[in-house]
Amino acid sequence: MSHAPISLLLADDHPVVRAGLRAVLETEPGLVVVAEAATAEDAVTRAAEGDIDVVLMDLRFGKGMGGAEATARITARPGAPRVLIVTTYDSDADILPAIEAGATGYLLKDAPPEDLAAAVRTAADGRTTLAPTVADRLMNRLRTPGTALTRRETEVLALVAEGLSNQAVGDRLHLTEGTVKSHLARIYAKLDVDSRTAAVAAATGLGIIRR
Amino acid sequence: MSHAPISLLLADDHPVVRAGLRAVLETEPGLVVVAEAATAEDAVTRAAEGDIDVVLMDLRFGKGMGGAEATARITARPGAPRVLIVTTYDSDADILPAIEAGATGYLLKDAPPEDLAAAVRTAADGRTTLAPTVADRLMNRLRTPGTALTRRETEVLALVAEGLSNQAVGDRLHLTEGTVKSHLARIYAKLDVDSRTAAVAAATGLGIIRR
DNA sequence: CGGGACCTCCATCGAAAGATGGAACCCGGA
DNA sequence: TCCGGGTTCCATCTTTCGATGGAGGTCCCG
Repeated sequence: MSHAPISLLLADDHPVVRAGLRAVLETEPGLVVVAEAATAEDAVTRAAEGDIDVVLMDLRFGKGMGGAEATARITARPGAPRVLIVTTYDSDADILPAIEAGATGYLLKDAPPEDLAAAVRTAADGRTTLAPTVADRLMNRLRTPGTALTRRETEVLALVAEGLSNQAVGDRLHLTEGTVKSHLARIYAKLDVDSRTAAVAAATGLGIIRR
Repeated sequence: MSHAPISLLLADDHPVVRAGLRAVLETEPGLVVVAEAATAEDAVTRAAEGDIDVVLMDLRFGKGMGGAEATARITARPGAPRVLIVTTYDSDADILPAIEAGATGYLLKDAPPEDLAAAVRTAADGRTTLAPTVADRLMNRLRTPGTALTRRETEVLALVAEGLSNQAVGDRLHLTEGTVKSHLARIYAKLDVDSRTAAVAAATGLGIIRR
């Protein structure tokens, strides 16, 4: 089954993490790191050049595009490589966009090296590996559909958490203030709270939005 | 000047990061990684056994003791090694306790390898290296002492962050709603914001309140 | 083809929250 | 002793929120 080695692209803005991934993965037979990218933009460019089987993608980069958007751009092309998310963040706000963008797997950086290598092989095969924490979150989301916030609601709440007024949120998302209020009313109902600050506190506790 | 190599202990709960630090530092002449620790407790124990010149310490570990406390325990002993913080977090709430605990330097994980090696040598020498972001924060804190919230103000803001209304905060602290408003008005002025959610966001970012 | 989510927008009304400009008290230090 | 910072309280006025109860639209799926 295993003939040609699996070619990897490491996309992470931390040199130390790239070196660590390289060190961990290159000791594995059949895995070869052929490129690194320090920005999401570079990752998209390099992935488009071909020759990559699996991209290990961080979600947050210091500047510019995020990992989720980069993932979407990479997977949009025909014959695109698989994208395996490797990050430290496990809130809904991070996980859902990444999965929607077409990520093949989602691992946390505290994963042991064996799991990492196994996940890379699974990803190269087109199958999914999820970190236990991530899997838990997704299961909870399926079990309690009433509580789950929709994509738009999460987006609104994230901006509210940054201290924006309804009007300001509307401007940012190109909505009327009334629409923002509608979303918030539904959010309050789902989270069983009755004010924006309470909603932010509840959502933070549930990991729906990131700290 | 440089005779014996500098012995290093890597304390980080991420295997990938430990591997990355090792890879980056061992290519440097005169630096030798002699031990690793995956928990803060282990780091304290290993540091006490001697033979370590510099500990590279992460601040947050999945479980148990944090990096700041571990730093305090390590530096408390006579003839203790230097502790260089290497982490991804740069909020006041992370920085200040670490420095108070006796850390010799504070770097962020996105630092280039050269800076890292240079900081290790500086630390071994007993001198301080601070990441630019960290230095900025400390300078700002010294320049604007008016920004500091009083004990009462912090208390009020913490309850607001939990989602309580002004009236509810007043009840909790045995104050009238008017008094709570007074405190909040002063808090807004100090943080340069104009709403409760913005104040919570700002204070969270500055590490004034926890979560 | 229908539901059924989801997203968008509307209007009105009462309730909080925020702005403003005070005032009084206590306490510790110059 | 007086001063300043912190804490508590007050009243008024404006703005923003939140509650309520719709309504029309898209899109996907059975």
